[in-house]
Amino acid sequence: MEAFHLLTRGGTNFNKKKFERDVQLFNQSSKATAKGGASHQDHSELPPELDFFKYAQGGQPKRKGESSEGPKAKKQKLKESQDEGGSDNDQDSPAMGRQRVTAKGTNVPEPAETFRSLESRYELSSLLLGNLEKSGYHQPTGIQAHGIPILLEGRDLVAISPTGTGKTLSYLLPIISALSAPSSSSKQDTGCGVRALVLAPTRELAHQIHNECLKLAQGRKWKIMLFSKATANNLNDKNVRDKVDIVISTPLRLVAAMQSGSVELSNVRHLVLDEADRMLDAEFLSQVQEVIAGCSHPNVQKAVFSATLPAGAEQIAMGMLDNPIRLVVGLKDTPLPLIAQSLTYVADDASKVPTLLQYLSQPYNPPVLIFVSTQDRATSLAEELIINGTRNVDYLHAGMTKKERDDAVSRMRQGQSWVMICTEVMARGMDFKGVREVINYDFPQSVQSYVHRVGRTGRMGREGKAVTFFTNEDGPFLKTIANVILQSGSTVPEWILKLPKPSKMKRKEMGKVKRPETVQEARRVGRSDAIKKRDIITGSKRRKEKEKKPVSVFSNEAHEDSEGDVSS
DNA sequence: AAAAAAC
Repeated sequence: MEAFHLLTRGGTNFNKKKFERDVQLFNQSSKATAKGGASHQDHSELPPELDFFKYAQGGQPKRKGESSEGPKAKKQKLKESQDEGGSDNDQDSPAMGRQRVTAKGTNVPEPAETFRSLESRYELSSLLLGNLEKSGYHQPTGIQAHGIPILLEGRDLVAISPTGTGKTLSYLLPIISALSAPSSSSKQDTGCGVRALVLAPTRELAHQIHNECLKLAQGRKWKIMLFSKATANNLNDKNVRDKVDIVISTPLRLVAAMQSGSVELSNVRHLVLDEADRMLDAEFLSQVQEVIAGCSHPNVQKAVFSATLPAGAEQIAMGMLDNPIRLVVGLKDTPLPLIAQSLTYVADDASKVPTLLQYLSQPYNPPVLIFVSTQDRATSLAEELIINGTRNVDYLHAGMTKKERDDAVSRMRQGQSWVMICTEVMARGMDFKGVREVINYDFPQSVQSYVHRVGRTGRMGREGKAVTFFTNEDGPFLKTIANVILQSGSTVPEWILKLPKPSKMKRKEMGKVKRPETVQEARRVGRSDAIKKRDIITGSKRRKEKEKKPVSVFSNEAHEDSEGDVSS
């Protein structure tokens, strides 16, 4: 209840002591099935997924009992790892290697079987190889094996690889290698401004990339800068400005810096757009174009990375690149098969809370990431859960202060949050190794959103689980998402696949149906009987739904071609 | 199709 008061005041400073106590409980774990509801299946120790440090050291995640450390030592280590980005890595999973890789373009370099093979081929420094080793990278993933040689040869690249397959390293390693290459022409220009630039759509992601970059560049004296309000001032100092080698930033931040004249991009040789489709959509495009225009050096290597790349975005990307190679790992716009996905029918918005509470009252693997559609709904759902006795509830959206956001992320990284409610901010790129369950409390608004959200789990070859709630109002995109789920190897109720593809008119119409601003409002508005009548579609129940549910909303539309069209 | 995010 204490936490609730804090929440209603708009603060996110959860009672740390309470959390610590809970974390201890958690460590003992056999007692962790407290009345609040959270429990997990490993009854011997901290769930391996939460033991971030073990991954950093390259241990096998699946095997328990392997850890030689007691909970105390672990806790200490977790503390030390606070604020360290999602930089722990574990690449030993055999599941990583099996994805099909296709490359299109001229003179495509041979993939690298091992990191070490790059040493002779591209004069990769032993220092960098050592840093790789230290960071727990042992065997390149598909995107790394194919992408790194391409970038090391200075080629432009469009890289499409599923969530959690190691895209970040794929572009950071070549940048770091190029910056340290003795023969590099950019060497003599050292001190004349930024040489490499990485753009990402959210601060949290930029922060995470920065951490990763710092780890790989250990032992170098480069200045690697994460742009933010705080660092903007430093840039006024010419000495600082000219010494920056690598910049990681969100677009608007960088554009602001450019306009104030506090950053010089004319020496940039490497430009990367992470989450490229997001960076190239309407809201970011002009900013990104401005940045690209600012990189005035005649020889800028450009690369774009994402798990999803709709045709429109790809076309824009291709227009920016010079004789690029296009790499696709696995299936485009599709979640990893390792993620077990399901759909849950919840009638209307008012029925979501009870459904979620029931879900959380059963054993699950914390932390679970819950996506909602608006900031208000994030805070009000957090309140609802806390009122109802759910423990270690946390939330994160972009309406919070930077500090609040940073704190929430670090609580997440430390395993203090069991239930993290968030908006779309967290959907892309964030690498929380411990997340094994994602719940789409509010239906995702695009295939891309769906793919990225559920991609917060199942990272680096580990298994994951994703549940998506849908209401009568979510009809228009239900079938599309169902097809995505099907394509990635999970099953969906048959009746959903038989739904007609809604026409544009219908979609427009449906779009006008307004979702209550907050979950409280939803409950007030909702029929009281709807709350009791919660139907969860699982297994055999699905069949029943098949006859009943679709009629009301989904079926009275002219049947168009109902072919499964997965890409938007 | 629309909210979120970017400052």
